[in-house]
Amino acid sequence: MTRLSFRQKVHIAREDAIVNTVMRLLAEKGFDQMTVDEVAADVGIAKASLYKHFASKEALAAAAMVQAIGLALTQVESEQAVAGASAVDKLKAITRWTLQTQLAGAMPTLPAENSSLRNALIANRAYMDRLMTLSDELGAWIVQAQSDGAIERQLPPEAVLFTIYARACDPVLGFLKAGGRYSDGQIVEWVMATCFNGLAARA
Amino acid sequence: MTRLSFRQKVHIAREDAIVNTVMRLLAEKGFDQMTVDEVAADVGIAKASLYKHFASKEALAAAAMVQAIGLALTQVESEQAVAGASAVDKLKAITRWTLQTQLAGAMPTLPAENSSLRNALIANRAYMDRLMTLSDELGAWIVQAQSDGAIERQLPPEAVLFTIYARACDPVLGFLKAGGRYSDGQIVEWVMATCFNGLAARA
DNA sequence: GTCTATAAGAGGATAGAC
DNA sequence: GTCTATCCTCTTATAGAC
Repeated sequence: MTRLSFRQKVHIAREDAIVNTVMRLLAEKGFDQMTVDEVAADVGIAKASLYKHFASKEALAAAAMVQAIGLALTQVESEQAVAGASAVDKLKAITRWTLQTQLAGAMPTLPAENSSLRNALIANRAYMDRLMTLSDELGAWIVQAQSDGAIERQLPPEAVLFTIYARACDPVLGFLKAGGRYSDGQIVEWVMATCFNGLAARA
Repeated sequence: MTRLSFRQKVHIAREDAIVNTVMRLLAEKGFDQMTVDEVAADVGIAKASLYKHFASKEALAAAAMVQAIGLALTQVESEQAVAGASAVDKLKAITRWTLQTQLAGAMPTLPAENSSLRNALIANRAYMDRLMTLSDELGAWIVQAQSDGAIERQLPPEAVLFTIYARACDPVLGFLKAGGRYSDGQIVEWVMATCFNGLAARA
């Protein structure tokens, strides 16, 4: 760990502020509807200054997505540390965290097939590396949980992985919240139940 | 049924062609990334002519969404007609149809909270009317299936409804298809299984 | 690195002839 | 109703002074 000058610290702090703003705006409006002007205004600097930190709108969003995956990885680490938790317990915990984060408006939307972000992200080494790290960690839990008989063995592990990833952009949360009749906690538990137990009644 | 002049028939046929193109492009790229120029080029008429038929890009998309719900309603009717099908059978059938349609690239993406389409659609009487009709029909099936003990009774019917609606934009289909290793039919069955049976193994 | 000002271009919508 | 040509706004990105 090299020592940083005061100037460098300020620089990093500013970039963190930018990335956090972008993460929130991405969650709120999505990539297409988020404008660079808006980001600059929110951070409180001129747009041209933003472009000194990040080369393009895509780079801005990629940095936010890298940060988002970083948060997920931190969450994974903290669940690894829980003693006595089974693999499926950990999968449920990370899924619940994902739902809570999305409901709190802090989860930048995953890039769908058609997203303009998608190509930029696929070309981004840092993003892809972290995404693969995350997938490997979750993949190990999934295989373990299937071997435990806790997760359906018929499903290919990647189908399970994608299903959990998809919770990050599940519109059901927003639909239920829009009704205004249920607490966030209640909504999360219902979506957790449909995800792991399914819509059909268990015998 | 009033008789239509040849001219009127041509007019309607053209609007149908436009709506079908928009439905496909909406499914492919989403509202923001679909351009009016593109729609016009695809239909084979000038952009200005397009605006003689529809007042705005939003109106264009709304017409496509109305059409999409119309297709779903047609599907619902045809399932109503199946003798001996239980309520949950019908729910599964409409869900499977939704997944197949999305996988075939013919399902315009549902408007998320943040979509620019959302406000236009909420203000669109035809769309809201049809959406409510569809919701009523599916809602009746859901209540029946819960009373049959086939769908989990703990879940509020609207949570079940939204979960089924959300299959229209489930990214898991695209993720699995992108891998290229599975047939469409296989993918649909896995998503059906996770939707109705959940990720957890059934005892 | 920050700012103001502006270039460059995409895309929604319209004018006006036919 | 269809076309060509154009308008105009919004947005990304950069020039150039400090």
